[in-house]
Amino acid sequence: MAAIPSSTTLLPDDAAGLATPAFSPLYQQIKGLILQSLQSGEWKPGEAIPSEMDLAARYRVSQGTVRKAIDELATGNLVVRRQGKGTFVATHAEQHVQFRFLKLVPDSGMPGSEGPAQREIIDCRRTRASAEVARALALRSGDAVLQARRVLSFAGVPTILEDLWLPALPFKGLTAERLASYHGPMYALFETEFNMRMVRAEEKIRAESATGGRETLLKVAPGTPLLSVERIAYTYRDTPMELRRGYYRTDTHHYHNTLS
Amino acid sequence: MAAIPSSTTLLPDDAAGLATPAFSPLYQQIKGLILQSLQSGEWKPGEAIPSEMDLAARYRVSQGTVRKAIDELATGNLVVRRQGKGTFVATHAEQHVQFRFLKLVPDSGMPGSEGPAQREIIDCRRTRASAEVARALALRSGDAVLQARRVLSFAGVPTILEDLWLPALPFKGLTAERLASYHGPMYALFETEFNMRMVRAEEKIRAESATGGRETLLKVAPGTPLLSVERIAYTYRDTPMELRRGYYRTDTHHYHNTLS
DNA sequence: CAGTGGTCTAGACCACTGG
DNA sequence: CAGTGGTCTAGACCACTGC
Repeated sequence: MAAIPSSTTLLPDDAAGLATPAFSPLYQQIKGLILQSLQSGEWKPGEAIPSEMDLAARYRVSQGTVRKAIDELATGNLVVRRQGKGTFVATHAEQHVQFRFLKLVPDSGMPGSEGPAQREIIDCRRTRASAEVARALALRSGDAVLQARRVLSFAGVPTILEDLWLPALPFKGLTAERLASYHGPMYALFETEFNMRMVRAEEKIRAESATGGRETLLKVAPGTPLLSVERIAYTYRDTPMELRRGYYRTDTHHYHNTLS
Repeated sequence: MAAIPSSTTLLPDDAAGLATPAFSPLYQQIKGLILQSLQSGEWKPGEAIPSEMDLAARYRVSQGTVRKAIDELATGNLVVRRQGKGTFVATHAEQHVQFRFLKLVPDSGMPGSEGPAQREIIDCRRTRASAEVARALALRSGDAVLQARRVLSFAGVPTILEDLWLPALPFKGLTAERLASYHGPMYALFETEFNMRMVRAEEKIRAESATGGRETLLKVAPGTPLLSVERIAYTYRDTPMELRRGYYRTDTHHYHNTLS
């Protein structure tokens, strides 16, 4: 790494050969290398990665440079620092980050204060991607996908109905039984069983009336307003890996968001 | 500043005299001092703050320490760095941050691609805080507040209906005329006229049916599902300064959110 | 006590902006 | 060209964890 002057980049020039400086600081390159190791599974979720000193030696840079690379990974929640202990690969399986991607919280009380969510798998089958699903998951129409539907209940009250689509290839072997028998966050199962980590997601939120059988599953009157939440979740390198359509009851819960 | 050993803190001990270390690193103290200057209006929105070198000299610390303090302020969007030019106090008045706190975007096209929003003030009057408003704004019930109602339209279509409450004291002199005659983001007016900068906000989102006259103002059928967005906006030091209740049509727009 | 992340410094040099 | 933010280094020391 010391052999690479900081004013150059590892990336090839533009195809057109244009003068695109594309200056990439050393710490960004280090970040990329660490990202590669995360992606390849060299360090697994929950495990510690090498110390800053070790990484500095490995890449032949100063501790400060490694530190800045890790800073960015920590900001993106890819990695968690713990003073005196080390830096750990982030995971969805830990207690205090159980609902990292679930922004629906009870109107009174803290997130999770109602006790654990009850998860009920309604359906899970292999099918083919519609044009819409294909676009969301960067597949081709007709490619094999897994489709599932489930209901989440809090304190016995059905609150969330979700349909989700996954590309079949990376999730080969996922069945309704496997899903139903796993008690815990779905993303934690993805990590342990398929080495697939959801790292970032985009959501589009609308208000819709409960129709088409959703009113029955959520046990609300037909026409009740529901929050419609469409999510595309990404793994490393911004690869889309899941499309999810959720319908949230908001009579006792609300979607919470912080702006800054 | 050099006189303050890094292992101590400027804050007084706990009232109980308990051994709460409350170790505060130097750069946090510097951050606090810069924050004070921002709050006092020593540097105004849009202006440049002193260079890192100048601030380092002023506080008698190294450039790196000032840098880390500014890093955090920049992360919180309180300040914007521009390489080669300087560091500037963030503002809601700039083109590319016009809608910093508005997460409603058109289903197709970029945010703002529909041209400027039309703002229509329906009402603005002085009143007294209900228990609920008082709680949100950290006032006492009955304290004087300003209440306003407006409709935002995009491409001529009424899309957002908002009721908002402001503490009367900091916004002394705000009238319906002043609001109506100002074309631009409301938060920009707050900055220039009242030296009040909204820095952070929390939103609670629900799905509700259009009733109570809201269907008329938004020109939708009664019972149409709307997104209900309750926002509390904070200025420096986490002081609540605005309560806002918005009702968003989501037939051609959606609330966009990024999770990470 | 050793090992980890966290802070702070001083100095060198780079990239970008504008006169 | 000078001034700004941005990167990188080497070294010292502090705070926290666990053996």
